[in-house]
Amino acid sequence: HDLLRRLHENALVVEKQPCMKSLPQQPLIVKTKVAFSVKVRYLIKLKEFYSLLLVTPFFDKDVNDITINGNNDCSKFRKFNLTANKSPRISKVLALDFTSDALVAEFENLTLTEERDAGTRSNNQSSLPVMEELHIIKFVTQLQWLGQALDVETSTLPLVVVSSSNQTPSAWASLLWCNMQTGEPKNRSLFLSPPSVTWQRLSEVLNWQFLSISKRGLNEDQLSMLRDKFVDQADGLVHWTRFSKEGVWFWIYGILYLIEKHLLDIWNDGFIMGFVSKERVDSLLRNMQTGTFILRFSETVKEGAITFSWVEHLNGGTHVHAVEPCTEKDLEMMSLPNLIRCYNYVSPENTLRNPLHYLYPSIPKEEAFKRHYSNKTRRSILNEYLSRRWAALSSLPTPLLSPDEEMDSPEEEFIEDMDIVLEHFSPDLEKLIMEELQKELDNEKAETST
Amino acid sequence: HDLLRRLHENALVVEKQPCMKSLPQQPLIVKTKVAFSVKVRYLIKLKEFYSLLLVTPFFDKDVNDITINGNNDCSKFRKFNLTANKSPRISKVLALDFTSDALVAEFENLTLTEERDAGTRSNNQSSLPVMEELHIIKFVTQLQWLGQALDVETSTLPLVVVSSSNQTPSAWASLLWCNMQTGEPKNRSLFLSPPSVTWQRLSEVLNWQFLSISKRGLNEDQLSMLRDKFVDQADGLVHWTRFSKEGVWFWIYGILYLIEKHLLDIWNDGFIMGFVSKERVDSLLRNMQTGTFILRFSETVKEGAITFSWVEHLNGGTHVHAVEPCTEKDLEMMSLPNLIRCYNYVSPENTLRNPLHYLYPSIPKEEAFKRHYSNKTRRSILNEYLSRRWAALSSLPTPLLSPDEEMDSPEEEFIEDMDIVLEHFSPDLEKLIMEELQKELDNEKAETST
DNA sequence: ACAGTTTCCCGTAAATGC
DNA sequence: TGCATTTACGGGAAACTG
Repeated sequence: HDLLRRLHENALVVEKQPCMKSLPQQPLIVKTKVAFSVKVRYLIKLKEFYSLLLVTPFFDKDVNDITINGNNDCSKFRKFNLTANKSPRISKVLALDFTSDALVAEFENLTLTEERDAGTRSNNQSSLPVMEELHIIKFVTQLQWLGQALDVETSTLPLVVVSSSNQTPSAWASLLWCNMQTGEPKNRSLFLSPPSVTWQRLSEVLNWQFLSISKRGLNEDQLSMLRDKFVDQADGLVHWTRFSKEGVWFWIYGILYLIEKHLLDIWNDGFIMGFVSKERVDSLLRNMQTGTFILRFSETVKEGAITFSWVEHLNGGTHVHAVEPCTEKDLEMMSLPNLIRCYNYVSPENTLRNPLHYLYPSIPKEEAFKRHYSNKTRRSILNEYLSRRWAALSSLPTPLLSPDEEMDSPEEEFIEDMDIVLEHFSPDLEKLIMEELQKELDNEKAETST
Repeated sequence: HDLLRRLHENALVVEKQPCMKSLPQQPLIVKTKVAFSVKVRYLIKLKEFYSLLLVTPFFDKDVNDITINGNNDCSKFRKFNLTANKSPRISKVLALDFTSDALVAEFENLTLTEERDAGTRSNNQSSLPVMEELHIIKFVTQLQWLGQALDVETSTLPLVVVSSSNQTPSAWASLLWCNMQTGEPKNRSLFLSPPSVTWQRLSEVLNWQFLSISKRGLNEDQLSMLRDKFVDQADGLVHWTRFSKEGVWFWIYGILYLIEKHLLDIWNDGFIMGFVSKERVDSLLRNMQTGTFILRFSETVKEGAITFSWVEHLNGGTHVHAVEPCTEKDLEMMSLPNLIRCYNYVSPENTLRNPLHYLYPSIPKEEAFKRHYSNKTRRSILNEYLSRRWAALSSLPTPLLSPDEEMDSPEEEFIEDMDIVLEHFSPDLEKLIMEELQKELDNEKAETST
């Protein structure tokens, strides 16, 4: 029937669930024992069917109905029971949604609980990690048409069932991968032999990820830096192993999370170059005026962190410094604009100097970040307490004193007086150290390039 | 029977439950839907009864059996079902515990769930807040003796059932109050007309609270400061309203929590004077050498916070400063010893000076706190990042510049350079401000004393 | 509308299973 | 034993309910 086809094609499924780490916007990740809801909507207006159609959800109905490449180990997947309000499966009558003028059934308070073999209590020896198991909820609509009883089936996109929010990044990786497949999207055993994807496809998806949490995607420079992290040199493709197993996705995920939770404004403003190599930052800054700085995501800190590099021209030499990356813990205590504002370099003479002046290429710091400075209400002079604030400080470490020597030195009293400077050194020493540091970095570069 | 009496008197009940905010050590607070366990132990050695005695727990059995002063609205209390491992009530056979050589029954995985009228779904209009409802678990032991069947009953101390951990401090207040009653401790409707207690009794209990979380109780000076907070001037007693409703207990609770979680070592060492008025701190410090400081709990911050005051003699004048209190959030990011170590005063010339030298009366700071300094592993000189640390800073605020003026002043560039100093002022101005401040404080004192 | 009380659920830590 | 996965539950916030 044409009507059937139209019904089928026009069915939409929207899921809603409180999200873990708040990232997935249209979650296809379902957590066991946590309520979620699904709305089925038939877009075509068939008012004559109003309150005559009964919809029933089934979880992983007809497990074996999709078999591709002869692979079907879905039977080894975990089994789940779908319940509504803790009672067994419940059907709903399609109702008319007045705002959209469509037939709608909304299932609320759905929960999944794993069904284990009570006797053996053995988990099915699934060949796949649970985050790579794909599941599907089907909605069967019973239709009486011209005296015939017909079932119309509609199903969700593949979804991943997790039991703890620490599984979310990995589950999300699976769903993205699934989403990048061009063919039939309902192959539940996709990850038994996960196909590779082109960089073109992946870059679109990554861009989409950033756009889904913010108003800004990734530009060409940023994408080209990411390309090197993902693409296999040999065949020019991105492999599932590289994407998920080797952690590159998790690095991106951590950054997405950091942006959404702590950096949204300045990311939207385009003030974070972010995905750019340290080497490129150094060369970009080298010719800029003293105090020019760039914000970039750390590549070494796995869980997502942001750092800033700045250039200084002094004593005839040019130095580019990069500060220890700021993790979520740091940003929780102080926003990045405020951190940049309060960051100071402690001189050997124990005086403070903020080395950050111009956001690359030459935006005055205040201009970029002023509106994000916290207007902490200044305590009145009549307040009984002297106000106190946190500041981020750096000073060059000296390798010449061990911690013990430092503590037990005869100048102990003096050190206490200025003990915020955990290390003390002479200006000449500073230069020496920087030169050594540069030599070491050059050596490392030489080694990695060979 | 003498045996029965002995059995009865020798029964002990020990409860165990994961604690909210980790305070109550021997929790008599039970949270609904969270597992707890109870161990019943008969101290007398009756090996002949081994595995012959069946113990059954009952929650709020015989609600109305204790009625004092004609008051018994326990029937309006919430009703709970006690289950073990989610199944209905389970009995246990008394077993022989080899280590203590006593008869023991341990009930594990017990949970309480509220029993609501399914039809009306109406909460019983209890006359008391739920944190003042006292409940009791009774253990009935079936005993066959000389052909007679006898029941021996043993019960827990009164306990409070909460549904969320934010109810813990209030519940704990009730239990302490209960504990201070001299008479029959099992009056479940105690709080229908809560008796007052003597300061003598309360001070013992407060002392015991500090001893239960640390190795140090409260000394005479500390107790006398607390006395003024609790005791009613009119009758010299402490009233339930003052203790719990007016928040004095919650202030203490927050401090207990702060000590247990963040200050245990230095509290045990006796380095926190803590409960001492700001005025007394000022007068104690006034005659000490510059840099002498005292640690004291904030009286204005409700949730528990610690501050330090120090004395400075300069320009012929004596100043005592107190820093903005450190809350749990501050202590989570840095321990108090480290915070004291990194605390610096920023001069108008933008140089740092740590004003804290001697813990009152004259213990060198290092001597008191050195062993608590965090030995953060120093980053190697070869590390690609410049290390960064947090520091706590203060500088005197100036009331002469509004934030906007400050931002838009022609010296903006200069201010940015030293923008860690949010305010700039002259040394003369500082003196002026301090004098004004002192005047204001004197006025306030004069007002409160009249 | 509101306050007292409970539920919801993330995120960490611990427990469990394989 | 180690790893993969689930459970437990504190704590903050939302939802409930008279």
